[in-house]
Amino acid sequence: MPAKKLIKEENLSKSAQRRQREREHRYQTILTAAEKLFATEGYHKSSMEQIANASEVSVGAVYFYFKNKEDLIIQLLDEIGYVLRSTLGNAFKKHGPTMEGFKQAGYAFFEDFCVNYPEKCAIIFRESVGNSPELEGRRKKLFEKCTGDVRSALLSVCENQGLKFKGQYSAEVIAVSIMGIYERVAYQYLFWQDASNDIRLIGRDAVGFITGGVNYLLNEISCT
Amino acid sequence: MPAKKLIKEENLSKSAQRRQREREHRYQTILTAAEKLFATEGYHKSSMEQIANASEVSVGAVYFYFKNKEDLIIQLLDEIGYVLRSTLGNAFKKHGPTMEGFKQAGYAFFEDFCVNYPEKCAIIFRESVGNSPELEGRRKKLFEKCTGDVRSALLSVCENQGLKFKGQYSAEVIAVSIMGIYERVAYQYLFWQDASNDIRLIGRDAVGFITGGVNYLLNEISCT
Amino acid sequence: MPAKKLIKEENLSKSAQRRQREREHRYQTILTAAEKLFATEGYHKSSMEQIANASEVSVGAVYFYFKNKEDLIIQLLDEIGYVLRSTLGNAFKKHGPTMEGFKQAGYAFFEDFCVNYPEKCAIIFRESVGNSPELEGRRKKLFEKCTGDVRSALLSVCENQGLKFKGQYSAEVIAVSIMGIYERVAYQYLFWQDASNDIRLIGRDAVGFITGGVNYLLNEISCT
Amino acid sequence: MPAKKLIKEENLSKSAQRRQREREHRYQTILTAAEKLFATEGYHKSSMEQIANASEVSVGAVYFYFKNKEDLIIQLLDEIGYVLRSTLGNAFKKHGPTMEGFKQAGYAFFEDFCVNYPEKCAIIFRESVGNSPELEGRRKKLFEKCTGDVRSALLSVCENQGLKFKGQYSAEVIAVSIMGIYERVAYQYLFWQDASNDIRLIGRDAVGFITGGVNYLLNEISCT
DNA sequence: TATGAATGAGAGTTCATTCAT
DNA sequence: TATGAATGAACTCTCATTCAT
Repeated sequence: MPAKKLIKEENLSKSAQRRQREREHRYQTILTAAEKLFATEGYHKSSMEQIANASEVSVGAVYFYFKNKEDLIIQLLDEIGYVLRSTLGNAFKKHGPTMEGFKQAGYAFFEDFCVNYPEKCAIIFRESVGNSPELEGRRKKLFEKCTGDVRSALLSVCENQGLKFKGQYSAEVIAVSIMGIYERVAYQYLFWQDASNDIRLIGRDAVGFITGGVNYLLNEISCT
Repeated sequence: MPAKKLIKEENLSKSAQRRQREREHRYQTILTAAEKLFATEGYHKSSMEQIANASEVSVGAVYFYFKNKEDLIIQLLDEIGYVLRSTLGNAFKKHGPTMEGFKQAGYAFFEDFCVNYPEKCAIIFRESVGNSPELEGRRKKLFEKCTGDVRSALLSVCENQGLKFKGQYSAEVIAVSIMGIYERVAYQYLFWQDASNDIRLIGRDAVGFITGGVNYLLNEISCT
Repeated sequence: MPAKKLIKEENLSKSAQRRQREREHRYQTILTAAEKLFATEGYHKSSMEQIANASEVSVGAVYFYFKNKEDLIIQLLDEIGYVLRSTLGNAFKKHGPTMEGFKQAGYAFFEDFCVNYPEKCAIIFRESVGNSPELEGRRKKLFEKCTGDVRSALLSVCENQGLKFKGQYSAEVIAVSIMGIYERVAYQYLFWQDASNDIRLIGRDAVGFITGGVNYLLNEISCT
Repeated sequence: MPAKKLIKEENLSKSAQRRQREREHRYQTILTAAEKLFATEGYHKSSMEQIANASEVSVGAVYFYFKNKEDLIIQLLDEIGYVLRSTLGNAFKKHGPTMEGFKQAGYAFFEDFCVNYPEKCAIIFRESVGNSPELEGRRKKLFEKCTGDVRSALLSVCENQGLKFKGQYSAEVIAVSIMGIYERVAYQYLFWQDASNDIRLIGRDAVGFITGGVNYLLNEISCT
């Protein structure tokens, strides 16, 4: 959201409404241009001037909409987090709290998120790593939300099946591990090899691995 | 290794031998100082002057031993890669190509590498991410070597047990997945939470998860 | 006064009269907000946007009433000059062209102007110093008027008492010196020490010093 | 003094001695160039690039010797303070703690300091006014030292003559007043009128005024 | 070999001013 | 009249790299 807070449309005059729409639009334009640049050129290699040029606005306009360069990537991260969690969450919900739903969420990550938003992948898994403390804090929060989602899903599946995790920390560690698999497999086959075509099979294997691991850690070893 | 190649000690005069030793020593001093700085302050926030100060040499001396700043982190990465692969490889070899060896390698990662070299973890998993193309290429190579190690280990264990992976890409994808688990679990519990004390249990859980996943992907489902 | 010149009220329609009043009011609102901001934050640290916000108008509106930022402080200086000269002039006139009137003007400076308008003091003695040539020119004119006032007062007191200054440049130099005393004593005890409470005694001492100096430079040394 | 502290010459090698001398020299070159630029163009109008060009060094070099732009004017202020206090102090000491010494110090201000260092006057009385809090703090300290000097001189003269000030705060207020006279008379006749030629007479008048005021405030009114 | 002063391109950021609405 | 988004020049500051000594 732009620096200036948005106001409910109904409380505004026609012209103010138009301005507000334009503002939101331009905000998105800049954000999208930045996403592309960060993903292709790298966060540090992209200057604010380049971002301005790519968005076809002046440098000053970028600063009108975003506090500073860091703010740009933070907003990007927030948006990406939203898309990622929605994608996985929706896939999971479609099948209820079942192992199948869990798998489908995994497939959605590879076949939907990675394929449709490779640039968002680049931001979240590469460009936002190891920068400022503020940004790192945001990344941490985002990953913790995702881990939390995975953990909840896991536990609801278990409960649904009347199963329990072995050990104490398990559920969380497993969730973190699963995020790790998603992250690195995406990194490897999206950025390092160009295996976009094989991503379906790769995803199946990775998800199979995850499923196996999960089952192993449940009291009963019933691999569906 | 310094720009000037090293020569076998026996072919050198006494004083030349001493100089050579001093050179190697200074090289290491700088590298260690850089490692610490990069890990604590961040790669981008650490200036060459800071590195020089921390190593108690001049800026010029740093440039005598290393081509440029990028070279520093590349050398660091090489060294870290060596330590990491040795640690895991040795743990694995001790037990022959067995599932037990595989587990021990996993434990070694968490209980040896992560615990003894948190700074190396920071470099390899955080500070070297998403910088220059050259560095990214090195990172790719290093991860591919590790993945290759894991894959080989996996296959040798299989062969030894007369088992086979399901599917086609499996072995490699599984290896990448395992590296992903190592990476993210380390990142989460080393940098984001300070769970150094619980790292043993955490590692056990993660390795358990890995083992389970591996077994699942083998024809026979025998979880040891 | 606003860019658009004011027209005599009687020649205007009712609604035009209202608009004109509003205009004058808004003009003053902005000027007052700017005075406060300049005095507390500093001229250079206060942005036009801040001034607009503080006056509860838009940036554009500020530019409607004032040519530019410099114009703001110039108008302020004019207004301050008017208040300052009135304050001193009135105090002096009350007592006729006598040494007593002269003293009273001095007391008025410390006990009236400084105490009631510390922000005006900040503008005239601090914030308007050493900026643009145009502003410096205005400052010069203002100080020359004040100096002129003091000089006239001095001379009228002399004439009234049948006295004459020693030397040639005297009257003007003395006037400048007196202004210097006013300025620096105000600066010291208003901005650097917070001696608002003691300002009366401080003013008495300063005026005593002035009176003594003046008497010394008159042919007869009669300290009243 | 440069950022890097200076070391006693005797503890350095020949070449290090030379480097140190060069460093001090360049430091002064930059400072002098900045003084001139600030005095003629104004502090805010002088960019670091201009200063670098005027000193015939690179921008980076300026930052090697000075922390930032503010540091430049602060160092300048310190130096100016030293020169000013020496000039006045020496003149006073030559004549012992007498009224004559006091006068001579005044003459020295106008005929020595103002005439020989008009640029230092511009910095101390114009360009350093109303900038950052840090700078303002330095200015305050400098003026307090000067005021303290004047006050001490005043008191020693009194003591010497067996006289006493009337009132309570007097000595300090008088000292501040005297500084105000110096400041504004210099400002008026140096920057606003070009009365360099008449400065001698002007100074005499101003000092006469001061002397008169001082005498008035002493118990006995004996104007020497 | 070693030093550290010097370079200068390049970055992020600010803000007085303009102008379409 | 009034708005406030947009402009873009200008500024301060950083820092990897070089090179005379």
